[in-house]
Amino acid sequence: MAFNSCFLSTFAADFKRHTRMTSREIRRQFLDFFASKGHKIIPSAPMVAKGDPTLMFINSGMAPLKDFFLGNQTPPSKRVADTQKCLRVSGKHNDLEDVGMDGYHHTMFEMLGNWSFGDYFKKEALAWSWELLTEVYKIPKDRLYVSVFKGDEKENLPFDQDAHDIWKQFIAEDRILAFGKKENFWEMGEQGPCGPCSEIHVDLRSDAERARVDGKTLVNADDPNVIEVWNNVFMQFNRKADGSLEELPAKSVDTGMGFERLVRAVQQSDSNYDTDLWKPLFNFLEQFSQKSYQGTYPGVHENWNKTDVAMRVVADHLRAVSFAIADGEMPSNTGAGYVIRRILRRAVRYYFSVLDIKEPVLYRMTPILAEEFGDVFPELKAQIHFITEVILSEERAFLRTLESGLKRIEHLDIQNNTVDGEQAFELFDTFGFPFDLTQLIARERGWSVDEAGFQQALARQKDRSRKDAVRQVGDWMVLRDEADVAFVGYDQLELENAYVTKYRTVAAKGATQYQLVLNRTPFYPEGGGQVGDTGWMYFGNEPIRVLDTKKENTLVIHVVEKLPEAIDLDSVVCTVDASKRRLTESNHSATHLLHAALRQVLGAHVQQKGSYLDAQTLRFDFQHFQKMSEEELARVEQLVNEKIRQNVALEEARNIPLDAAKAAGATMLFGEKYGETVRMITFDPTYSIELCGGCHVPYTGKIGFFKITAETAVAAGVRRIEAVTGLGAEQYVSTLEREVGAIKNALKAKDPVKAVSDLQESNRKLAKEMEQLNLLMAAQIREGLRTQFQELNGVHFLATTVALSDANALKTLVTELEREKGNAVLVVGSVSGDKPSLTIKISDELVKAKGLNAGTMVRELAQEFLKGGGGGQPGFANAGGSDASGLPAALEAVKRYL
RNA sequence: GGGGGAUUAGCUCAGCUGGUAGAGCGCUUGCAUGGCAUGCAAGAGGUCAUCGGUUCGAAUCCGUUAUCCUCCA
Repeated sequence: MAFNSCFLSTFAADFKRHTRMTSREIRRQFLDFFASKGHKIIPSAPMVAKGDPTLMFINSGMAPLKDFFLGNQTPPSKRVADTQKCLRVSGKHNDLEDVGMDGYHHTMFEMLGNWSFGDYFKKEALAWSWELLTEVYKIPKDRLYVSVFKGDEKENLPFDQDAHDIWKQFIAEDRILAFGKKENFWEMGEQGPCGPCSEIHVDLRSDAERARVDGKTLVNADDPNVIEVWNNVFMQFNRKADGSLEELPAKSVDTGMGFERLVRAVQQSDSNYDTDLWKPLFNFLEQFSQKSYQGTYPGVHENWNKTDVAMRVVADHLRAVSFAIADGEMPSNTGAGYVIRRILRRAVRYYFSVLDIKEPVLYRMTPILAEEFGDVFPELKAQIHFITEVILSEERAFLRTLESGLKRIEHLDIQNNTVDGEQAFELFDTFGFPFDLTQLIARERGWSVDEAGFQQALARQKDRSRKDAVRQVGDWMVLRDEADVAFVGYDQLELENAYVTKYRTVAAKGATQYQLVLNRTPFYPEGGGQVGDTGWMYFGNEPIRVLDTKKENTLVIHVVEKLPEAIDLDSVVCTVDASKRRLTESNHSATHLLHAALRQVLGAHVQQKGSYLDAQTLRFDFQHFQKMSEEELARVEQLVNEKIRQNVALEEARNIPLDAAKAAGATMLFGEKYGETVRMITFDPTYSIELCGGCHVPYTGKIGFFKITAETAVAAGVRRIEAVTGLGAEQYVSTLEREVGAIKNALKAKDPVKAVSDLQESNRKLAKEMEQLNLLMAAQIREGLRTQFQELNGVHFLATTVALSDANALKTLVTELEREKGNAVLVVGSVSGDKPSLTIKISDELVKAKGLNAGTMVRELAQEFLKGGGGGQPGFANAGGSDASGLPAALEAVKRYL
């Protein structure tokens, strides 16, 4: 971090100014430019990765297009361009802790990209990128450098002469730099398509600084002002399992350009954050916090300002969180949702402690974002109320956590003015109180915090979790190299001549799982909320149980109990567990009817937020802001059952263009990635049209009967309905009936509700009377005892047994007698069942004056005479035992203490 | 998926190494003031989440289940 700062401030002044393009225009220009070169512009995929177990969030422009490169799917066009929402917070690209500290890290960012799938190659790609940067965006050519792959001897890969020669036509040869595998050779993973790449770097330093140090030496050298803007990857090889490379028959291009950086370069700004993308957010924060944004950075400016870091953190994280929620990822405590929660909380931490804002504020900023991105990413604007609501409730929850953490710090046991690591870790781990806040508060009070101890404890916890998550995924054993898997389960539940294309074993926590992929399968893989099918496969005479069916990208994976012996048989018979599937279908179709009914009864804001369907039950989560009333639930149930009785036929359109489905008015979901063609499920075109890949009943009558069993809240603005259908509903109702019948029977009442409340009432009365009687009895006993006191060594002494078994009554008895007499020692024995108890009361003044202790007395007596034990305070104690015959002796023995 | 923690009055929470349940707010009633803010007094309200164990005795110790919070993966 040794770069000098003073040049930053002068940079904008001496960069030759052009007309300033807004970020909106810059994005537009990119898409228009590639459209004019024959590219199909596709919408951004949701930021949350679905169906890809290796990836939580989309972290690059090409990630959602992986299947096109792998050949698993056909692209909609050979030339494609888009802007893709990306999130980098976990795994290899973990930028979270850097965000805010510098001018170029973001959690969520846009990546512009253009692709060729076996169409154009290096010549066009490089020429176009040069044209766009220099002619459309008018970035001065003398600020640009390009890099090419210099070759690698170990891999036997040559210098990328082609790229070098192409660049020579546009740029001086001394600005073409060569780098090795690390910078200029790109691979998707251990295996698969890969190839050399060529990057374009831009030098954004001031003229003075540029004159002083040659920009060429700063390329790929971590200078914050000499940065890569565009990477062109040329996929020309396939990396095989043994590590060797083979030339691909069809060569592809994959490019990626960070949008925020590009805007900075075009708008000639000091950093990504000093652009019109962020201004509105900073303006709001300045106004709200009454602090100003100066644009300083630690390590760059000597007097950098914490406020600046905080505002960048808040603005950046707000974007990430809002888009994630818009794409359907709710903050939660596991998985991807937890990542979102952590980002949001990091923002709260910063505004809470640095901007000194102690109330929710992120939720106030969502409309600014919605306005800014309304045209490119409509999902934000369309769900603005929902997103705002979710963020607000998260903020509130975390502020509450902070508050209770602050309280907890007050009760810390501080030794040597140090908060030990274990304490700090407990605050963090158990109570969610951030470590940096613990440090901050400690500093204010002149304590130090044992950071090493904290880190140790954290490392231990990570270790534990990781150990648990160890999974040994075996390589796919490929029997037949076929990419396509045909799912035939919509039409048939049995299949006779399938064969295994590949298989593998997965070991986790001692258990081994076997996974098979077939060329064709009737087994439905878990997806769209519907559980995976189970059933049997027969390899000749050998039956193999199918435990579950899952999906990984486009692969249908069958989880089986063991590997068959004749695994390469080509006449495998598949049989889906039909009764389970049929019940699941009923639940799935009922869910569609329910969805439509909810929209009719509650309004069009009802958006599906998730569902779960198996053979027993259905669960449907949806956007709605208040608890549903009894009447609303009844109407929804009624509507669904009406549709069932109408016995509506299923209309299934398997491969219709997305646009046609839209035109038909199909219900679409945000955060869902739709292909070019979709499957459309209709039950009455005026009632329910949904895009859906799941399995359905042919006629709604098959569902039989629909019954809602619960309506609850699952998150801010999200409600859940649980329901049963058909057989399940029948069982549910008959169970209820049996229960009510049993209650009626027991009460011998026609109206069990009234009978129960009467019963409760009379029970309360009886309890009251009982208490009164007990008191009365105690009063009488007290009366009798009053005269039995003895004088013993100057104290009022009473030792006796009474016929009270209630411990509470005994307590009041001795307390009141003591208060009347004063200067007294009372010992009362009683028997409850066959168990003795002993209660001792000693006046306070005697406790002090004579050092008497009821607790020790009672314990010793109980041990000696009652085969028991006891204890209490010096003035009042009681004991119990198991030998009632010792009671008189115990009472007699008390005297020895006086 | 793995760890840690919580669950006590309508609400927010105390409750020490086991000895039999408490505060503040709220609620009800009465009194004071012309009314309100308020003050005073009395009172109601608890299977200490659940089931089981240890113990003479469990809100307290141990285990089960449920729900919630939190950290890690």
